Amino acid sequence: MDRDNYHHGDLKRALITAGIEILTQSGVGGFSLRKVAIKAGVSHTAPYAHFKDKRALIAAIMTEGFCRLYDRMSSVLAGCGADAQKRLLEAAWAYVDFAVAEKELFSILFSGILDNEQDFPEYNEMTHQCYRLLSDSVRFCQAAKLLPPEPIELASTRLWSCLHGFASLLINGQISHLILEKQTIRQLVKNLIVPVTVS
Amino acid sequence: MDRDNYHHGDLKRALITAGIEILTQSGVGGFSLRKVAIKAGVSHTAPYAHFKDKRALIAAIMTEGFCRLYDRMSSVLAGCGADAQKRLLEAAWAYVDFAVAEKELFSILFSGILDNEQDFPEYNEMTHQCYRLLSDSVRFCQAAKLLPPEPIELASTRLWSCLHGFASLLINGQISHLILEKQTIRQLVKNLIVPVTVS
DNA sequence: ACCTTTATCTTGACAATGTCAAGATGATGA
DNA sequence: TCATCATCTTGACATTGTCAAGATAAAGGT
Repeated sequence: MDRDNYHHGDLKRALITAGIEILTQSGVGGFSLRKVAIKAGVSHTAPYAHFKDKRALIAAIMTEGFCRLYDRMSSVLAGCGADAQKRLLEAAWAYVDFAVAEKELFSILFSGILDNEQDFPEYNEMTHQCYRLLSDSVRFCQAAKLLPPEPIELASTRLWSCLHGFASLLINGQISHLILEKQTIRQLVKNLIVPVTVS
Repeated sequence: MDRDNYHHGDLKRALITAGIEILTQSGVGGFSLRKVAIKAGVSHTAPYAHFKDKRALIAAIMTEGFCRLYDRMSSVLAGCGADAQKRLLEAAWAYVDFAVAEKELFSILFSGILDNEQDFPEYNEMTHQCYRLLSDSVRFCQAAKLLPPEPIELASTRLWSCLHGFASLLINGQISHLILEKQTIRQLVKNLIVPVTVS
């Protein structure tokens, strides 16, 4: 206990960021509640004042992860103008780029560590916002007659599936036989999106 | 120790199947080396005679998982005749159907638990065989002029990404807003494949 | 100002787990 | 037959998630 104050100030947030740091450094395997607590400078049971259990902390970290993904995508979209095709491509690229840049964090988001995620409403809310960002881009393309007027959920699911699958395989090293420079990946994403969007 | 023989016979395989059983019953969270050992009827350190550590057992389980996926897909393909389009659709359907039917096992395969999977050559071999099954179907479609003669890796990666992403989102409950009956899913898969293959 | 309440944090404990070390068991082959 | 070696067991240890009990301090009413 080398802290000046007995109380921390904003331990909840400190635990989330400490957790993310540990994840990005040591990967999923090196993650433990106690290490997170130590990194945040508190005792090993301090987190229980803010999180019901380890699952709750992981849920918070995942929520933060989806939040960052959302921010990245929406900020890219904000600088995109009204070109529907471009908006779709840039959103897709932002998704994959985020997965590569924040590999460990992204891995967590879809690792299945957190089963029964419906227990955490904020988490659900955040994932739905991310989905809505993609589906809005699709809707926009449909409105611009760039996509046929099929049910929006169909086209959106198709897009998200492609994107997510590509990102997953990429960070899992399962398509490492392809050259993995940034420009190459961007080209792949374009190649991935086009047939989905102009079918 | 209620076993008749001191030696087990084929403990290695017994551990793999016991591990898979535990996974399908209790999920990833309920999985532990000791439980697997107990389920196989041996002491908690017996597995170390056959696997270097927990990671090695998980690698073996994942290899077995990919093996079953391969078997499922190739047996479906065997009863498909020479219709290239049908072969592609059925292979894709087999992939997704496997993911849903063996949810927990499939989850493991892409959960990222096993980092540095390149340490396990048999595992790598098996994943490549699965990939080859898909890419062969694509190649067959190209030969039948159902697909344009683009580089095979491009088209294959696109297909695999869609498939894998769809399956991942499905078992993660991230597209649960869509009705998830078998027929619905099959329709979704078809919808998913068509634009990828006839672009 | 004082006391009570409540949120926050610590110390200490326990069971479960992964892993190592040392020894027991029995199959294999010289 | 006996030595060797793979296989399996018992026992131990550090790490981990979690609970219980208590310490600390901030907030608020009197």
